Amino acid sequence: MTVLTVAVDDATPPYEQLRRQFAQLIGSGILQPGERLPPVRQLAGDLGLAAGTVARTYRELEAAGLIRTRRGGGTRVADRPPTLTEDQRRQLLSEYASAYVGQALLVTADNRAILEAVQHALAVRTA
Amino acid sequence: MTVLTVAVDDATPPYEQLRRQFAQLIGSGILQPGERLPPVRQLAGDLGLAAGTVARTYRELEAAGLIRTRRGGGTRVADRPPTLTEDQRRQLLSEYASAYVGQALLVTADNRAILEAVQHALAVRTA
Amino acid sequence: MTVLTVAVDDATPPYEQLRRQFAQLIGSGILQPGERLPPVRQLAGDLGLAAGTVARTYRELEAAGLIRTRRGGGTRVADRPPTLTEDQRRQLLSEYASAYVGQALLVTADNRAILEAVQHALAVRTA
Amino acid sequence: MTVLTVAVDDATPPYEQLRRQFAQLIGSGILQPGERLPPVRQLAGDLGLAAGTVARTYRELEAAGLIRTRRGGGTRVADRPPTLTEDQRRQLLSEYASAYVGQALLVTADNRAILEAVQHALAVRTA
DNA sequence: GTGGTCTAGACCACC
DNA sequence: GTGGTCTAGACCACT
Repeated sequence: MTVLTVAVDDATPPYEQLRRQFAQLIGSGILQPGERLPPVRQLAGDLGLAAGTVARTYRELEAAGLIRTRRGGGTRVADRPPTLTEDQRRQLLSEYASAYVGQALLVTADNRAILEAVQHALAVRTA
Repeated sequence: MTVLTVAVDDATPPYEQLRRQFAQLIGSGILQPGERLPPVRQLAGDLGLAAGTVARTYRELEAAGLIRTRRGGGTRVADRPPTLTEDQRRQLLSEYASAYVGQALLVTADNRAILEAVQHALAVRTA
Repeated sequence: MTVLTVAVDDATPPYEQLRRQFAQLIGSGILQPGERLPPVRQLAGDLGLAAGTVARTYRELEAAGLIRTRRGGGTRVADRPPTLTEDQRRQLLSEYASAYVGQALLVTADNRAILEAVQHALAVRTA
Repeated sequence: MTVLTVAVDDATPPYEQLRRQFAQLIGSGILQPGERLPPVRQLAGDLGLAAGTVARTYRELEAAGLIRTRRGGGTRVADRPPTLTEDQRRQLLSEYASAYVGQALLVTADNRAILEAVQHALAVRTA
C-alpha cells in the first residue's frame, strides 16, 4: 500500500491528494471490492500526516460510496462501487484526455511521444 | 480569452488553477511570446475573483519566467519561455501520462478508448 | 526576535524588508537550522503589519529554500539552506561591497573610517 | 553618465533606485558642485523609463538640496550640498557597515574576504 | 494554535 | 488604465 504519496509542496491539500489516489486505485480495480484499506492511524504514520487528515479522506470516500467503514471492522472497498452512465464516462474521459494533452504539450511538441507515454502507462498499470 | 475557468468547488486554490491554465496555454503555444494577457482587474472581474488573487497568479508565472510584467505597461508572454532538459521532459511526460491513465481507468476499462480520447484531444488542440 | 524592524517610510515594501532581514539572520547563522521563526500573526502584531504581509515574506523565504513551513506546524529554518558557487559568492560580495562604499562615501571621505566601521560591525556580529 | 542603472526586478521603485545613485554620486564627489545632470527626457530614454519617473527623482533630489533646477537652464549639482554633523556621519556609517556585514555573512564566513572586498571597492571608486 | 487563501477596497508607482 | 502592495477580517486545512 506504499503506492500512496503526499506531496507537501503541492497546493492541493493532502486529504484531497489522498482521496484522488484511493479513487483511482478503486476505480481501476487495483483495490478490489471487499479489500481492506490500511487503518487510519497506520496510514497517517506512514505518510507523516495527522490521523484526522486521513480520517477526512476516508469520510469523503465513504460519502461517495467508494468504501464502507464498520465499527471495529476496519475499512473496506465497497462491494458495488457506484457507476456512471455511458455518457458520463465519455464526457469525463474526454476531459481527462484534454487536460493531459494540455500538460503534455507544455513539455513536448511531439504528438507521437504523447501517445506512447499513455501506452507505456497503460502497460504498467494493467500489468 | 474566456477559455479560462475557475472551479470554486475544487480543493485546488483559484490562484493555482489559474496558474496551471496559463502555463498550459503558454507552453502549448496557444498564447504566443509577446502576446498580451488580460489586465489583472478585468480578468478578476470576469472570473469573479478578487484582483489580488489574479495578481498572485501573474506574480508566480513571472517568477517562473513564463510571463513578463511591466508596471503600467500590462502583462505579456515572455519572449523566450524557459525550457527543460530532454530528461526532465521525459520524466514529466511520464508522470502526466500515468496520472491520466489513473483517472481514465476510473471511468472505463477500455484501453482503446483511453488512447482514442488522447488522439481526439490532440486533434482539437493542434487544429 | 525583536531584532526585526520595518521602516514605514522606506520605499522598499515591508514584505521585502522583512525578507532581507530574515535572509541575513539565517545566512549569518544567527538563526540556526531547525530554529523556529515567530508565528505569522504574532510577528505581524509586533510589527504593526497585516498577517498576510508576513505570510508573503515566509512564502518567499520558503520558495528560496531558506525556511520550511508546515501547515499547523509552525515555521523553521531549513535544515540545509541552499548554497552558492564560489563564483556567485565572489560576485555578490563584490556588489555588496561596492554598494556599501557608495553609501559610505556619501557620509565620509575617510577611507580608514570606512574600513574600521566594517571591522567594528564584524566584531559585533560574530561575537 | 551611463553609470546609472535601474533593476526592473527590484522591489525598490525605479525613482528611488535612481535617487540613491545620484545621492551617492554627489556625496562622493564624483559629480562635482555645478556639474550638469542629463536632461530628464534623455535620461528617461536611456534607461527605458517614463519621463515622469526621472522627473520625480530630480524633484526629490532638489527637495533634499542636492541639486538645483533653473527654468531653461537644466539641472545642476547644488553649489553647497547640505552636510551632516559628525555624530550623524558616524551613526550612518555604522548602520551602513552593519548592513553590509549582514549581507556579506550570507555569502561567506570569511572575515578577511569581507574586508578585502571593501578595500577593492574603495580602490575602484577613488581611482 | 499555526499557516494558507480569499475578499474588498485603498493607495502608490508607472506608462 | 495597468500592475504592486497593504489592510482587516473571514474561513479552511492541519498538528
